[in-house]
This record gives sequence, C-alpha cells and structure tokens, in this order.
Amino acid sequence: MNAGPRPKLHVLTGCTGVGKTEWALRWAEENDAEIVSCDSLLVYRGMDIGTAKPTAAELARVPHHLIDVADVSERYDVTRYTAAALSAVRDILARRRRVLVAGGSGFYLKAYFGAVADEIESVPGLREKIEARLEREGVEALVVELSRLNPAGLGALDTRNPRRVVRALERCLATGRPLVELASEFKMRPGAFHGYDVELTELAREPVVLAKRMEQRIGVMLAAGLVEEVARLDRAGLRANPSAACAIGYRETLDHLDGKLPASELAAAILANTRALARKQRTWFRTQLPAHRVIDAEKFANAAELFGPVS
RNA sequence: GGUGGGUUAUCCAAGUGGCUAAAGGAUGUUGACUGUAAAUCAAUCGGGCUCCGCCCUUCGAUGGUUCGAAUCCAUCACCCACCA
Repeated sequence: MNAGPRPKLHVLTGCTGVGKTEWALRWAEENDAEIVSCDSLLVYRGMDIGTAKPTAAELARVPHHLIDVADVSERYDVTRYTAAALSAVRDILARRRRVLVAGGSGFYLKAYFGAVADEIESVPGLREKIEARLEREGVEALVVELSRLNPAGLGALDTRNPRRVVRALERCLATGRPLVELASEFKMRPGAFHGYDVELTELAREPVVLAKRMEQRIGVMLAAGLVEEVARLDRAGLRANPSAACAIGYRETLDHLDGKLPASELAAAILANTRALARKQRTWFRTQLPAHRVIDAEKFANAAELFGPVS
C-alpha cells in the first residue's frame, strides 16, 4: 500500500456549549484547514437556532462539510455520516488542505477511532416486523426468540434495552448467524479512518461556568425565534424523524406547541435536558474515546495550543 | 372573625397506628453502548459505617395518647378555598 506517513486528522470535541465553534474556526483559519462537522443534528437543514449551528457569517469564514446535508424528515445515521465524512476528508486532503473535525456527537466521533457499525444489509421490512412484534409481545418475547437462535449465549447484549434487542434480532435473522460470532467478527473490523493518524482534543469548562453559558445561550435561542423555527419544521415533517424531533430544544418546544408545557417553563426544561446531555457527553468522551488531551477553554487564548505543534 | 382543605425527603406526589428511611414520578449522580445516539437502557438516589448487615436523623413546630405515630389528640405557625 502507500508507504508515506499516514495523513493527519485533527479532531476537536467538547460537550454542548463549551465553545467549540469559535475555536475551531480560529484554528482552521490559522492552519489552512477545512472543517468537517461531527454533529448528528447539524446535518439537518433548517435546524439552526436550537442546534446553535454556526451562522452564515461563521460558515463563510472556513469551508464546512456535513452541515445542512439532509432534510428534517429524512433519516440520518452513523453509517451515512461515516461514509460522507470519509469522502469529505479525502477531498480536503486531495486539495492539500488540513482537516479539522469538530463536534460533540459521541457515537459519530467514535467512527474516527474504530468500527462503529457493521455492514449487514438490512432485509426490507424485517425491522418493521420485529418492531411490530416488540409492540405486541414485549422485549421478553424477542429475547426468548434470540436465545433460541443463539444456543451459545447472547454475549454482552443488554436484554432490557428494546432498541438493542431489536437490532440484535435483526442481525441474526438477516444473516442466520449467532450473535457472539457476529460480535467477535465486528471486533476485528478496522474503522473507516484506520489509515489516518487522528489527534483528539477535548475542550472543557467547569460545570458551573458551563451551566451559566447554557442558560444564556437558551435565552438567546428563544429570543432568536426558536419557537417559530420549531413550528416551521413541524410543518415540514419534523415529527416524522424521531432523532430530529427528540433533539433538545426541539422536543420541549414541540411539547410547548402541543400545549403540554407552558411558555414559562420552556427555558428551564431545555436547560435541564442540556445539562443532562453535557454530562452524558463527558462520560462518553472519557469512556468511549481514546485517551486524549483535555483543555480548559477558560485557561488558554491561542488556537495553536489546541493540538500539538503542526508540522 | 367563621367553616373546610392543606403543610411528607432536592421538587411533584402516595401513604390515616406496627411489615416505613417512607410507593410513584421528575431532577441529580454513576455507568452501558455495532447503523434513531441531543437516542435507548441500567444502577443509585436522607446521613454515616467494619455496607448482603448495623447505627443515626427525618414526614410544618411543640406537647400529649400508645408497647409502638408520618399516621390519633391539643396548641401554635404558614398556605388555599368558601362564608362574613
């Protein structure tokens, strides 16, 4: 294969509201880089205010990828993301520019460090059939079925998590092979970016400081017309897409539009869920991503310090 | 001023004499994670310990009845409703 040094990828992450956007822009400007977003919701057109998507002015400062590439009613997932990101990365490098991956979607981020989904073709209609059965008979029935198909055991499957059980059964039925076998095979899979040298930095802030920033940001979002944005997206089919409709800021606003949440409680509800998200992100970064440098955003002032010296 | 209703742990809210540190929910905390991932799921959630058990402090306040009270009685405080 090619003998030269592996191409380098810089990845900047951090939980929601730490201030990734501005630092990413600065670093990209100083290092002749383009930004590949790593965010499961910025991919959707029209989800702007509630996702704190970079503004038009910010997007104009540096070329961005993987933002506004799907309709809210359209389904997006890690597999799609990974393929699109890989091709964006190749294009950027072919242009002899650097790549800065920026974003806080943990699962998507993991794609840069290893395999994140297998390539088992989904059989048309199978998933729906399993989900219908889940609805009728409950998870237990699916677990029984799975156990029947897997005399060697279910491995590390979380049998109480309906979503996982459905996927596991889907994989078994689609391939006719046992879970443990599929799992060990999966472990062997190289990630989509295995040929790259990936450097990861996490931007962090004290929880108290972060909470204050979140609160301010939510106020700004509401003033900027979050409710109107959500109402507009609702008409465009937002609810048909569970992942977009469940986005923080959006789900609470939908509840509000449905009369289930008074306007006076909207900001507080969004804040609580945002904090919960940040906590989950921290856990993910710590436990699911490789050891990496963590930088306190309050304590440095130079984008060059984000990563090791760029050669 | 009168009558009735209420005051339970971070919040909401069950519980009307022992099986109650006290149901349930939310929040919080910790964690899991192969294609919905800002999702889904789990554990924990008064305090302390030598932590499959033990000790301490809780159910507005004080005092009482009882072998035993968040649960019964009295007084006080605050809140709500209706009547003056």
